[in-house]
Amino acid sequence: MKYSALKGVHDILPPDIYIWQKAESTAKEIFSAYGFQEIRVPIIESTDIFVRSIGETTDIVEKEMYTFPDRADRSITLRPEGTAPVVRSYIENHLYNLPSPQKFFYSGPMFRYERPQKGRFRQFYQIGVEAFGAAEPKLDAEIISMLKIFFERLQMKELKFEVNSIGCEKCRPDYKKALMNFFSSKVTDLCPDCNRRYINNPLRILDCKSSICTELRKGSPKITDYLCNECKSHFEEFLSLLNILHITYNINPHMVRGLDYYTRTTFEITSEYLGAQKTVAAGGRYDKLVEEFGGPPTSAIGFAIGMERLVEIIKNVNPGFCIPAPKVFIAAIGKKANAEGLLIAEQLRAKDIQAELGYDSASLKSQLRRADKLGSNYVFIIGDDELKSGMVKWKNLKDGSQGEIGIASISEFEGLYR
RNA sequence: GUGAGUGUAGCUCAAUGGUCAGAGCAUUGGACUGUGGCUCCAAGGGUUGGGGGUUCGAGUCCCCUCACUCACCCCA
Repeated sequence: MKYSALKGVHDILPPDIYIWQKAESTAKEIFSAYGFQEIRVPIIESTDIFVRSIGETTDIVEKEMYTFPDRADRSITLRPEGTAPVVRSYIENHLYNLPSPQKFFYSGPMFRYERPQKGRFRQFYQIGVEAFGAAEPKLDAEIISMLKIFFERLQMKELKFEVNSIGCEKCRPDYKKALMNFFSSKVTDLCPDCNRRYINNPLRILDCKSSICTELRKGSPKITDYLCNECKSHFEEFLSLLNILHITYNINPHMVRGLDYYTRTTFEITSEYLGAQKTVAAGGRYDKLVEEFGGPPTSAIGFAIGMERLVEIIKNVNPGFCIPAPKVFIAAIGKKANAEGLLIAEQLRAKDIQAELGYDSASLKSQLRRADKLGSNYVFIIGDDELKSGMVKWKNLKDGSQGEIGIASISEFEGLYR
């Protein structure tokens, strides 16, 4: 094989592509019903946009970005996530002058230079939403509900909703201090990774998978006990609204987000159908980011759905999901009949009926075989006899019934409209 | 970046170091001249990932390399 796709990138082919299209159209429908409007932002941005928002010491920025100099030696980065470009756009286009809240959704490829594994790729697709200018927990709950309805519409099952609050710049330092205090006597027993985390980001010790650390963190202080009054009432209101909306969730005080900009509400939706990378959607509030980017103080919240992971789940819970089949297959024998068949197909297609033709003067047998494999509902058969009589034979491939219909009235054939 | 596993036909997989590397599925054709699915028959399809070594003999053993997969890390 001379050429192959680069590591961690992939082609999306039929039949999978139909799942993608369905997921994308469903997202557009449902998010629109919630007042989210589509926004399209560039795939390349100035590198510092991501460094500022995601955080200088995060793995994404330190070792996973596709960063390169352009011809004028500016540092350019292929977007590793969608929030930063949308925030940049929100500020640059003065969208904060429009009535609040402003709600957007986006979809498209993201790029991270990682070792690929199940559910993780170097080019991967996300559908995400961002809402600016509403601090109320009502919006947080609404967004979770929207996600739930989106997943239900795609007939997805057995998803776990996990929520947490990671506080704000007022209360999180206190919690961090308490946490470091708790672990200070045990640092040397923690796994090597957690020794590093203790210095860089002690919150990360909370979701370490090592059995040693799982044991050692028993009885560790919970973030939810350290929230300031404002964060606490925000979280409680959020939870009570989830209850009112009949959303089943799990409070996971160990859930931490990997990007620096999150505040208060965070959430993750996971599925057992995925591998180790089991998060299919995640997000949270980022009430300080717009201001840090040079915009006016603006609360915001958003999430992103991992498309490859979403599609993987759908394939597991619902194999054979919405694969379209031609309504009618036209089998023609002979040159004149083939021309007539082409005309008939064009008439039907003009009425948005999917019509497929046989090619390469294949035998009637092989044309029928192909019609069957494509899953066609009906076959029209045209040969010399039919041309002479002006009547075309039709056959229902699902039940085997047959009949005749005049060539002129084919587009009124009732089987095509069932 | 680290670790483990796997590379044989389009796909899923066989083949004790020993004949010409096989099977199922898929594809194409035939049985059935103009009627699909089921059945039967046949055909096409391979640099055994690549390179080197050991051996009378390597798909099989050794080394190097590449690719893929899974996991760690991290994240959607």
